[in-house]
Amino acid sequence: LKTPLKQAATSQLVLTERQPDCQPLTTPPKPKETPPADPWTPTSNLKMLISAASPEIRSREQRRQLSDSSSEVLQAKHCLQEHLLGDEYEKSQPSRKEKSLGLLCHKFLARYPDYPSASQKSYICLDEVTEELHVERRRIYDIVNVLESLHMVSRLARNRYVWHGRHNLPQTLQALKKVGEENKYIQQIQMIKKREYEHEFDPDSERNEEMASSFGSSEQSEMSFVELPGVEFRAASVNGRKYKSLRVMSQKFVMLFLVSTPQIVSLEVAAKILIGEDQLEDLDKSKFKTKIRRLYDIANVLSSLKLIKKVHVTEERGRKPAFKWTGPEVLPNIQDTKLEATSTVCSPPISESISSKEQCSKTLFPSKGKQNFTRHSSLIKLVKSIENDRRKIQSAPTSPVKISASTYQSLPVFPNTIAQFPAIPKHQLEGQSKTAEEMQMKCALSSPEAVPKPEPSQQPALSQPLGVCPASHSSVSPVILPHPQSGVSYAIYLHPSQAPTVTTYSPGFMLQPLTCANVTGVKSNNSKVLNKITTEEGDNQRAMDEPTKSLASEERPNMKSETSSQGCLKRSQPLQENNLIKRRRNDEESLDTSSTFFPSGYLIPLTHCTHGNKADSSNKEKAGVCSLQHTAYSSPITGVIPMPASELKTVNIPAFHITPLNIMLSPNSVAAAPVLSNSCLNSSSTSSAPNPSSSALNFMLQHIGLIPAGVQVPANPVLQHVPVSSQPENISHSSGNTNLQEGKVSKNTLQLDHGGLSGKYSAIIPLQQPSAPKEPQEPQAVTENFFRTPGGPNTEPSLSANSDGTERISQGTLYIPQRKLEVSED
DNA sequence: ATCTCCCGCCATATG
DNA sequence: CATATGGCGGGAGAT
Repeated sequence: LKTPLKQAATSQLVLTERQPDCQPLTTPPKPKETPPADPWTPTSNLKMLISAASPEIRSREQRRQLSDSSSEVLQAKHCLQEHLLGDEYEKSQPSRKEKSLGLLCHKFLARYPDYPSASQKSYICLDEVTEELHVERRRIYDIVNVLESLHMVSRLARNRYVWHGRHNLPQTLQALKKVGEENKYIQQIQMIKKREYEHEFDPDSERNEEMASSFGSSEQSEMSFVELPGVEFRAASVNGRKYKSLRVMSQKFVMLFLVSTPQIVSLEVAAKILIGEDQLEDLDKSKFKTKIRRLYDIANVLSSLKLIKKVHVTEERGRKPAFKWTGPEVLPNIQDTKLEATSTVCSPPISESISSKEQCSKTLFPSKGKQNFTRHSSLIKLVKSIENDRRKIQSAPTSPVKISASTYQSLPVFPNTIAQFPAIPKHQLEGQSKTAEEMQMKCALSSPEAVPKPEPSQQPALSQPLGVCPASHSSVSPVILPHPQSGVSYAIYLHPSQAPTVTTYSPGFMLQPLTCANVTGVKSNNSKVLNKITTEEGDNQRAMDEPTKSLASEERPNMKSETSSQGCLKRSQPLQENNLIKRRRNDEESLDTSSTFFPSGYLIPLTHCTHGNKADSSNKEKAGVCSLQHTAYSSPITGVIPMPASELKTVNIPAFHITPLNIMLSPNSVAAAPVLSNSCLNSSSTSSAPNPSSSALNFMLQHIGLIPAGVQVPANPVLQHVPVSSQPENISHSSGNTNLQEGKVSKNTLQLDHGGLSGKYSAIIPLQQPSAPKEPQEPQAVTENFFRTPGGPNTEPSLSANSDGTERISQGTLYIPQRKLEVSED
């Protein structure tokens, strides 16, 4: 009972407290006083803590504190001891660390239960807190503000807040994620990275200018606050204006995590996005700095909440501070209609005449009317850039812009009022505080699961929250593939077991390296994959991240000479693609089973697939317009769809031959490809409610379509002919045989065997390691091999092709890029 | 030197 | 008007 507490108390509380006490009094802390007596001195706080929390909670809290802040605490402790023992000569200064916001936040949080029961409704009196914690008021505001942004507390009145604990977290995060998606943060991130890359690569090309201008700051610069039904901002006034950054900034910051694929966000990127990001580089030097400072503040409290943790991303340009999301995964918004009704996006009132409530939600995401739409600056800019790109490259019959626009309109609308709040679905409510204490338990165990989501054919045994795609263990994980030419990104949802394969093969990889290179999509793409493969949380672990340069020029004969020229690259692609596609088609038709590639993901034009435009997409699919519209690819199950792993595994997707050297397809060839007209298609599109089988089907279909798209066919990705004969329903759940997982990886060959639809396809992917482990990695940095399986040692792929040696394969071979970018923990 | 980020001035909002 | 809030950025400790 006391042991743990003591620990915590002694280590941090003691230190921190003592100092403040003395300082104000001008009495320099006396070494003698502090050291010995201290163990209990902090008792006051301790008592507070104890009284504040129920025994159960208390112990949990203690435990938790011990475990996660242990390092921190210990460190501090050590410092302290050091100080006390070592430099007696000097008043043991609390050392900056001991005053850190993070520590303070821990103390603050310790005072309240994570999941307060209805009965223990606790209020927070700032005066008390400041006094007890011995901090300046200002600091408390920092903490409270971000807690507020997560709806863990809400303000009642001056000096008064209510503590909600983490009950609202699931909803909040979900809402944030959604908003983040709508904000197109993914694209923005891509943009930034891309720009970044181009910058260093080609500092003064005009291209940069364009890029810069094309990138939209969008409404993000506008203030907006995402609210939850039960937690509206009290004091309309507060809601009213000024709540400028912190709160909002915090939300946006979180959004970035929820939205980005490897859930890692570097401060730099975050800052840029959070700033309007319109101004040119140098102008905001100062602004940028400030932003970073703020982000650190926010990050500190988020860290205390254990929602994120600090990591370092090592890129070619050095080590950058970043944070990784470690909080609960957010459920996919499969049923977000309901959720939508529960969250509100608020923007600062523009004109007094309009009620703030009305303003809420209207501003940020206009739902109706093109005029509104037009106002969406980010979109506009995005569109602009896309068009530009397009024009430059190749004109396409259909402008994705338009499509995205229209689609956009169909996006879920936010309610203008909170009136709908009562409409909160029961299951969602469950996780809420009001409902009760039983839930408390549940929540305590794992927030994500606290909010049960009716899953079609969910398997009871699933231990992981579905739909949540924790980098390390989800069944489906998104990967972003930038569409270099259009500026549109696509997401591929991969199954862990297949991830490596896909990544390797991913067209993005093949092409991107030269254009956006590792900086952009490729980066995240790979990282994602790595993410899963890698262990994490270890001491030497490392999250993974960006692949190094995907394919070095040396590795790719064809491109060799053009490595540095984008233009050339682009131009040359089509040709290669053309050839490829032809071959491919032939192969497909002949159903060559030997050396086929098993694509393992499906593409989703993120631009408009933010989420379920069910009707929209399905209709289009039905109409068979797929060939002309990106939208067609967004299936009902678009987004992160929780799908039992088995489903994915078993889906037998028509294989494509992989010809490493020419994975590129030309728009033309693609277009020429037979449009998918399978019966399957219809069936799948018809059902708006994704059921396992349809999901699988969709998955497959998208996958197919994905290839061309990912390949950067600028124009219209088309569904290709699908050599699938069986019905979706036939998908067998048989196996879960992902070779990777089962360690079936044979030597240098990766075999993918799928019993799906036809059960006759299998893919054998020869693995190869990058020719030379270039770039001496930082000692600390861990370079991981792509195919490194969780359990076993790295596979040492060899170039020698494989078994059935398809010429193609042997000729090219897939390269497994070494990661250049890693994430390391501190 | 760079990364972190504490401190507290001071403009605003609130009551 | 007195306070409560909370931008903001200097500048110093940590690495």
